[in-house]
Amino acid sequence: MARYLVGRLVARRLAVPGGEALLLGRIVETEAYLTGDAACHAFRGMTPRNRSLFLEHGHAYVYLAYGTAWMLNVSAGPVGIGTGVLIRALQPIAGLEIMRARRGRVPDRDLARGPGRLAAALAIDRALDGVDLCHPGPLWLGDDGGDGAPSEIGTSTRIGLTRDADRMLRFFRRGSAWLSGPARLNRPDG
DNA sequence: GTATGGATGTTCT
DNA sequence: GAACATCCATACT
Repeated sequence: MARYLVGRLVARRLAVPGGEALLLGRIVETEAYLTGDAACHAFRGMTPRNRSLFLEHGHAYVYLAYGTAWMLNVSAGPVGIGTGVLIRALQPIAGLEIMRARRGRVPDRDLARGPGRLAAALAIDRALDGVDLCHPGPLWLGDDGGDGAPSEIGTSTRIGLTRDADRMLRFFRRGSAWLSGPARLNRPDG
Protein backbone atom coordinates (compact mmCIF):
# COMPACT_ATOMS: atom_id res chain seq x y z
CA MET A 1 0.00 0.00 0.00
CA ALA A 2 2.88 2.39 0.71
CA ARG A 3 4.07 1.96 -2.87
CA TYR A 4 0.53 2.22 -4.24
CA LEU A 5 -0.16 5.49 -2.43
CA VAL A 6 2.74 7.27 -4.15
CA GLY A 7 1.06 9.23 -6.94
CA ARG A 8 -2.41 9.23 -5.32
CA LEU A 9 -4.14 12.35 -4.01
CA VAL A 10 -4.91 13.63 -0.54
CA ALA A 11 -8.02 15.82 -0.36
CA ARG A 12 -8.97 18.03 2.55
CA ARG A 13 -12.22 19.92 2.87
CA LEU A 14 -11.84 22.75 5.32
CA ALA A 15 -14.08 25.43 6.73
CA VAL A 16 -12.61 28.88 6.14
CA PRO A 17 -13.97 32.36 6.78
CA GLY A 18 -16.72 32.88 4.25
CA GLY A 19 -17.18 29.28 3.16
CA GLU A 20 -15.29 26.10 2.45
CA ALA A 21 -11.93 25.35 0.90
CA LEU A 22 -10.67 22.26 -0.91
CA LEU A 23 -6.99 21.49 -0.48
CA LEU A 24 -5.35 18.94 -2.77
CA GLY A 25 -1.91 17.38 -2.85
CA ARG A 26 -0.24 14.53 -4.69
CA ILE A 27 1.57 12.02 -2.47
CA VAL A 28 5.26 11.85 -3.42
CA GLU A 29 6.69 10.03 -0.40
CA THR A 30 5.49 7.33 2.03
CA GLU A 31 6.83 4.89 4.58
CA ALA A 32 5.49 1.46 5.50
CA TYR A 33 5.19 0.26 9.10
CA LEU A 34 4.62 -3.47 9.21
CA THR A 35 3.58 -6.08 11.73
CA GLY A 36 6.62 -7.45 13.54
CA ASP A 37 8.39 -4.16 12.81
CA ALA A 38 9.94 -2.65 15.95
CA ALA A 39 9.49 0.86 14.51
CA CYS A 40 5.73 0.41 14.11
CA HIS A 41 3.68 1.99 16.88
CA ALA A 42 1.60 -1.18 17.08
CA PHE A 43 4.64 -3.37 17.75
CA ARG A 44 3.72 -3.78 21.42
CA GLY A 45 0.02 -4.06 20.88
CA MET A 46 -2.92 -1.70 20.98
CA THR A 47 -2.81 1.41 23.19
CA PRO A 48 -5.14 4.42 23.42
CA ARG A 49 -2.90 6.36 21.05
CA ASN A 50 -2.42 3.77 18.30
CA ARG A 51 -5.85 2.15 18.19
CA SER A 52 -6.66 3.67 14.80
CA LEU A 53 -3.83 1.66 13.29
CA PHE A 54 -5.93 -1.42 13.97
CA LEU A 55 -8.95 -0.19 11.99
CA GLU A 56 -9.85 -1.65 8.61
CA HIS A 57 -7.41 -0.45 5.95
CA GLY A 58 -8.05 3.06 4.69
CA HIS A 59 -8.61 4.86 7.99
CA ALA A 60 -6.53 7.74 9.33
CA TYR A 61 -4.14 7.28 12.22
CA VAL A 62 -3.06 10.75 13.36
CA TYR A 63 -0.68 11.31 16.24
CA LEU A 64 1.63 13.99 17.62
CA ALA A 65 5.38 13.44 17.26
CA TYR A 66 7.95 15.19 19.46
CA GLY A 67 5.18 17.29 20.90
CA THR A 68 5.16 19.58 17.90
CA ALA A 69 4.28 17.83 14.65
CA TRP A 70 1.18 15.89 13.63
CA MET A 71 1.66 12.77 11.50
CA LEU A 72 -0.86 11.40 9.00
CA ASN A 73 -0.93 7.65 8.53
CA VAL A 74 -3.25 5.30 6.64
CA SER A 75 -4.19 2.03 8.30
CA ALA A 76 -3.19 -0.76 5.95
CA GLY A 77 -4.42 -4.11 7.22
CA PRO A 78 -7.62 -5.94 8.12
CA VAL A 79 -9.44 -5.08 11.33
CA GLY A 80 -7.34 -5.98 14.35
CA ILE A 81 -3.94 -5.90 12.63
CA GLY A 82 -1.86 -2.84 13.51
CA THR A 83 -0.03 -1.76 10.40
CA GLY A 84 0.02 1.46 8.40
CA VAL A 85 1.60 3.89 5.98
CA LEU A 86 3.02 7.27 6.96
CA ILE A 87 2.40 10.00 4.39
CA ARG A 88 5.65 12.00 4.37
CA ALA A 89 5.37 14.60 1.60
CA LEU A 90 2.94 16.12 -0.88
CA GLN A 91 3.19 18.08 -4.09
CA PRO A 92 0.60 20.83 -3.53
CA ILE A 93 -2.05 20.83 -6.28
CA ALA A 94 -4.87 23.10 -5.13
CA GLY A 95 -5.60 25.46 -2.28
CA LEU A 96 -2.05 26.78 -2.16
CA GLU A 97 -3.19 30.15 -0.83
CA ILE A 98 -4.61 28.49 2.24
CA MET A 99 -1.53 26.32 2.68
CA ARG A 100 0.74 29.36 2.45
CA ALA A 101 -1.33 31.19 5.02
CA ARG A 102 -1.15 28.20 7.36
CA ARG A 103 2.58 27.64 6.94
CA GLY A 104 3.84 31.18 7.19
CA ARG A 105 6.71 32.55 5.20
CA VAL A 106 8.24 29.47 3.60
CA PRO A 107 9.04 28.66 -0.01
CA ASP A 108 6.26 26.75 -1.80
CA ARG A 109 8.64 23.82 -2.01
CA ASP A 110 8.49 23.50 1.78
CA LEU A 111 4.72 23.72 2.14
CA ALA A 112 4.27 19.97 2.57
CA ARG A 113 7.83 18.63 2.43
CA GLY A 114 7.91 16.46 5.55
CA PRO A 115 5.16 14.78 7.52
CA GLY A 116 4.75 17.53 10.11
CA ARG A 117 4.73 20.27 7.50
CA LEU A 118 2.20 18.35 5.44
CA ALA A 119 -0.14 18.08 8.40
CA ALA A 120 0.29 21.76 9.19
CA ALA A 121 -0.46 22.77 5.60
CA LEU A 122 -3.66 20.69 5.53
CA ALA A 123 -4.83 21.48 9.08
CA ILE A 124 -4.59 17.86 10.14
CA ASP A 125 -4.62 17.08 13.84
CA ARG A 126 -6.14 14.72 16.38
CA ALA A 127 -9.65 15.70 15.29
CA LEU A 128 -9.12 13.60 12.13
CA ASP A 129 -7.81 10.51 13.89
CA GLY A 130 -9.88 7.50 12.87
CA VAL A 131 -11.73 9.03 9.90
CA ASP A 132 -12.56 6.89 6.88
CA LEU A 133 -10.28 8.01 4.04
CA CYS A 134 -12.07 6.06 1.32
CA HIS A 135 -15.05 8.39 0.92
CA PRO A 136 -15.30 12.18 0.56
CA GLY A 137 -15.46 13.93 3.91
CA PRO A 138 -13.17 16.24 5.85
CA LEU A 139 -10.18 14.20 4.66
CA TRP A 140 -9.95 11.48 2.03
CA LEU A 141 -7.78 9.83 -0.61
CA GLY A 142 -8.30 10.01 -4.36
CA ASP A 143 -6.87 8.78 -7.61
CA ASP A 144 -6.87 10.87 -10.76
CA GLY A 145 -5.04 8.21 -12.73
CA GLY A 146 -1.95 10.35 -13.03
CA ASP A 147 1.65 10.13 -11.98
CA GLY A 148 1.84 6.77 -10.35
CA ALA A 149 3.96 4.65 -12.66
CA PRO A 150 5.55 1.93 -10.51
CA SER A 151 8.80 2.15 -12.46
CA GLU A 152 9.17 5.74 -11.34
CA ILE A 153 9.07 4.89 -7.65
CA GLY A 154 12.34 4.63 -5.72
CA THR A 155 12.94 2.98 -2.37
CA SER A 156 15.16 3.75 0.60
CA THR A 157 15.49 3.24 4.31
CA ARG A 158 13.06 5.10 6.51
CA ILE A 159 13.87 8.46 8.08
CA GLY A 160 14.43 9.31 11.72
CA LEU A 161 14.24 5.81 13.21
CA THR A 162 16.38 4.12 15.80
CA ARG A 163 14.83 0.66 15.59
CA ASP A 164 14.48 -1.45 12.45
CA ALA A 165 16.13 1.44 10.63
CA ASP A 166 17.73 -0.55 7.82
CA ARG A 167 14.66 -1.90 6.05
CA MET A 168 13.85 -0.51 2.60
CA LEU A 169 10.36 0.68 3.48
CA ARG A 170 10.38 4.25 2.24
CA PHE A 171 8.86 4.89 -1.19
CA PHE A 172 9.14 8.06 -3.23
CA ARG A 173 8.44 9.55 -6.60
CA ARG A 174 11.79 9.64 -8.39
CA GLY A 175 13.00 13.09 -9.34
CA SER A 176 10.27 14.91 -7.46
CA ALA A 177 11.22 18.35 -6.14
CA TRP A 178 8.81 17.91 -3.24
CA LEU A 179 10.60 15.17 -1.28
CA SER A 180 11.77 15.36 2.31
CA GLY A 181 14.84 13.63 3.58
CA PRO A 182 18.54 13.95 2.78
CA ALA A 183 19.51 13.93 -0.89
CA ARG A 184 21.37 10.62 -0.61
CA LEU A 185 18.11 8.85 0.21
CA ASN A 186 16.33 10.38 -2.77
CA ARG A 187 18.60 8.98 -5.42
CA PRO A 188 17.11 6.40 -7.81
CA ASP A 189 17.62 3.73 -5.16
CA GLY A 190 18.17 5.12 -1.71
C1' DG B 1 23.77 20.71 0.44
C1' DT B 2 24.94 18.93 5.23
C1' DA B 3 25.31 19.02 10.36
C1' DT B 4 24.00 20.45 14.86
C1' DG B 5 21.18 21.53 18.91
C1' DG B 6 17.01 23.12 21.22
C1' DA B 7 11.85 23.24 21.78
C1' DT B 8 8.07 20.67 22.32
C1' DG B 9 3.88 17.37 24.59
C1' DT B 10 2.36 12.90 24.90
C1' DT B 11 2.92 8.15 25.76
C1' DC B 12 4.44 4.32 28.05
C1' DT B 13 7.67 2.11 31.36
C1' DG C 1 11.76 9.72 33.54
C1' DA C 2 13.10 8.26 28.99
C1' DA C 3 11.95 8.02 24.37
C1' DC C 4 10.06 9.84 20.37
C1' DA C 5 8.04 8.03 12.50
C1' DT C 6 10.05 16.40 13.64
C1' DC C 7 10.93 21.20 12.65
C1' DC C 8 13.48 25.34 12.67
C1' DA C 9 17.37 28.37 12.90
C1' DT C 10 22.04 28.57 12.58
C1' DA C 11 26.63 27.60 11.03
C1' DC C 12 29.45 25.67 7.87
C1' DT C 13 31.16 23.44 3.21
